[in-house]
Amino acid sequence: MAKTIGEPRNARSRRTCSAILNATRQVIETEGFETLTMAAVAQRAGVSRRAVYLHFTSRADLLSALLRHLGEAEELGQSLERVWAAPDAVSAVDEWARHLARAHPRILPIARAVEEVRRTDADAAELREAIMERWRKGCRRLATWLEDEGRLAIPWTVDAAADMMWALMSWDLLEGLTIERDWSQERYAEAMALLLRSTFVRQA
Amino acid sequence: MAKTIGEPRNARSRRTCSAILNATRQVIETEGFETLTMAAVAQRAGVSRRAVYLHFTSRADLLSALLRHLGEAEELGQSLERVWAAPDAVSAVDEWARHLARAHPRILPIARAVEEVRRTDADAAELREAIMERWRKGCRRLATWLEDEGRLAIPWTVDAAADMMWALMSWDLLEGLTIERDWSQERYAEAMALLLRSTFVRQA
DNA sequence: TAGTAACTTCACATCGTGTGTATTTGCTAA
DNA sequence: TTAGCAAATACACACGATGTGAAGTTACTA
Repeated sequence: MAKTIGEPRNARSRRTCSAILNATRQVIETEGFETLTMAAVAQRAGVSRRAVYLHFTSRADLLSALLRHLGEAEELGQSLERVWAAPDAVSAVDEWARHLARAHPRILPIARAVEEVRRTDADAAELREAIMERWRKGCRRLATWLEDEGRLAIPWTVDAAADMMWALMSWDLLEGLTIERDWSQERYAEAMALLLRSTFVRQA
Repeated sequence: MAKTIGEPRNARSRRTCSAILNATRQVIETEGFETLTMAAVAQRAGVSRRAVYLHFTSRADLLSALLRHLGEAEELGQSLERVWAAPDAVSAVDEWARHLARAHPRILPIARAVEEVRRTDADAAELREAIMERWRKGCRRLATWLEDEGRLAIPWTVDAAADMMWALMSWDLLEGLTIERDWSQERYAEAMALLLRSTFVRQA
């Protein structure tokens, strides 16, 4: 129940709106979300601070909008499709790891910012929950696929495996390896694929 | 380089100090760290807001002190000792999972709070880094042990396995399973043990 | 019981969020 | 081309949180 701000019908309005979104992303990616203030966003967007509030009701709203924006615009969906297009469950698991390595690093900083505001903002929490639900469904689908092909490792149940796979999508895990430990995307993808196979796939 | 506040030599001072630490913990655990204000802490501790600043230079300093306090006082070290007392590397891995399930849930909320302030506070960041370094060492010791007994799964190297084990200590992972997915400590311990064995232990 | 460290009270500076209001800019439709 | 109106600006303000300063009060301890 985001306090929606009516669709902008003006060309100027639309420009400003996306300028703000871009500015937000830039600020987060260059300076980190700890210094993300409405003033900083406004300045970067070349707009008054007050104008930001004409498009987004709050800081949390802005962040939510940005995350949603990325989820729609970016080629996130396409990255995921490769998973479901895999010939069998086991290669789908591999593709899943590659998908994570491909798609998640781009949204990591913004997702972190949303994680922070969700504790105090109901709308952000709702959005986050919706995303997590989708992810959980994806994991469940993967686990079910394995089960159907008789390749789900003992003693995992579909539910348990789905939960664990979902938890393994953790931002901490991704950040820890790719940023703190400086792993490349490829290395991360391979290690995750290996981990997932070893854990959830039963030898044929 | 924490701006240390001289050791309290007064009985009253010592009482106040630990009252503040307790209050902080209580506030975090009952209301969550998003509403953790200095005023709330002071009130809970039955002390003036100003007094808090006589013991801790800042909010971040207070949180760091609390985390350190828990690390020392709590039976965290003892929990870990069981790992190194294991008869062989493989059971050490099992013990490691149990250790995580035992020790980490208690410090989760405080650790979260520190994670948040470390982005803006150098001292908190330093403390956090020191802790992570210890953990990484622990993981490396575990991986080396496996290697020495010829039980490190291919194609893992000691370094890669250590990094991955360390990343798997992720707060997100713990929180996701035990809180969001409502897993019990036991279930978490078993699943982690299974995951670690499947991934890193080579069949004898 | 005197001296002093520790605590309280109250005031204040600073910064970030979010709102209110009057005014100006610039898109768009007649 | 211009009248009308949406969108943006400028400026002021309330609020809440952090952190500091300074004078007065309480309660350990020697």
